[in-house]
Amino acid sequence: MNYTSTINIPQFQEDLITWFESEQRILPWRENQDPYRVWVSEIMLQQTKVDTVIPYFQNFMKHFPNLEALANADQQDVLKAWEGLGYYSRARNLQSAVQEVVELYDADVPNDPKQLGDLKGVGPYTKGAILSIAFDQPEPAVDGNVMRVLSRILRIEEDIAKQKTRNTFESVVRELISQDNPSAFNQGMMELGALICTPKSPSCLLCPVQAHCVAYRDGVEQTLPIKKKKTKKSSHTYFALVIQDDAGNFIIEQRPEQGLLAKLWQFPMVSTNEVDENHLSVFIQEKYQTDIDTVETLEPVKHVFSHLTWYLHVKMIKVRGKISLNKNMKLMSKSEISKYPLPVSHQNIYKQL
DNA sequence: AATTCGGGGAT
DNA sequence: ATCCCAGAATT
Repeated sequence: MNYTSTINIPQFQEDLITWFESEQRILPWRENQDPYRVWVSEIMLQQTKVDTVIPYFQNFMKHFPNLEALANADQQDVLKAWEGLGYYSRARNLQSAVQEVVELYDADVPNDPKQLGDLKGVGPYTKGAILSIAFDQPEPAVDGNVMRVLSRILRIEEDIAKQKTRNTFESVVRELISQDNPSAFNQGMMELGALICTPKSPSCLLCPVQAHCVAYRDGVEQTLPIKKKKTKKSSHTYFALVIQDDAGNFIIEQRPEQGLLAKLWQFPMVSTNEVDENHLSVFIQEKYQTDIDTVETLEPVKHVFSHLTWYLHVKMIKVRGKISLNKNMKLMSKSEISKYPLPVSHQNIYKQL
């Protein structure tokens, strides 16, 4: 199937790029072509809206203005700068990859597709985005916007939820992309998806490439892209334990190195599958080898992740005397806690103190 | 190929 | 409530 056989490619490129040059948003990572800034922005923008990223990007650049600064930073400080942005493996992989660039490539972000794609956290999209935006190479950068826009323009009715479908769009982009200005072409496709060719009720009357759009011609733009629905998410219920000793300090524990919210810190949690409300006091006495003074119920916290939901029953427990702590736990004051990266759900617990 | 990884804003 | 966002890594 040759999707691009009927489109006037030079005219399409000109219409798209002209629109992008005049209508693009002013964004901090568009100030220059610094590959490091482009890289950081692309990682932050994965599955994350522009408006959410802007303040994080500004703060991140203030703390880690270049490759060396990020390479030499404390990982906990990097996670703290990422706090609230989600998908925290992005931050750990980015720092790890930056350290690799400093060591292997003398602190120059490689412009070779193979070397770039081998870096941690740099997948097919991010590789193409860096190559085109920072290095002006005509490589495809296929994200959700591009698949939506092109599925409409070319009326491509494949399931964009399938990983393989991205290959279809990559080969289409290789045929369409401007050799003269691949950066504006790729960014223009994404900008168009964000501003005009939106998921619901696209602004076709304002679209600079409406004349090229098969879906608009056929009146089926609302039915595209095709995307299979995902499965329902599971729910998990925990007690979140705000344990305060007689000196006023709280127990905070670090989550494991892998998995959900890896290496972030939280108030101790115990699944309601392991202990019920009636035995909670005994459980705490045994686990922390301490005497309980008072138990108070705080406001429950519900937190929705992309693939599961947490229901947290928050208990404020005041204890007396010495506390037995595991290796991954610390006793710290309220102000000390704010220096550690916490998941948003536990920030909401913290706010209640 | 399917699942795991966060969080927020739009609808 | 549901969708989806400048996706990648893991299983």
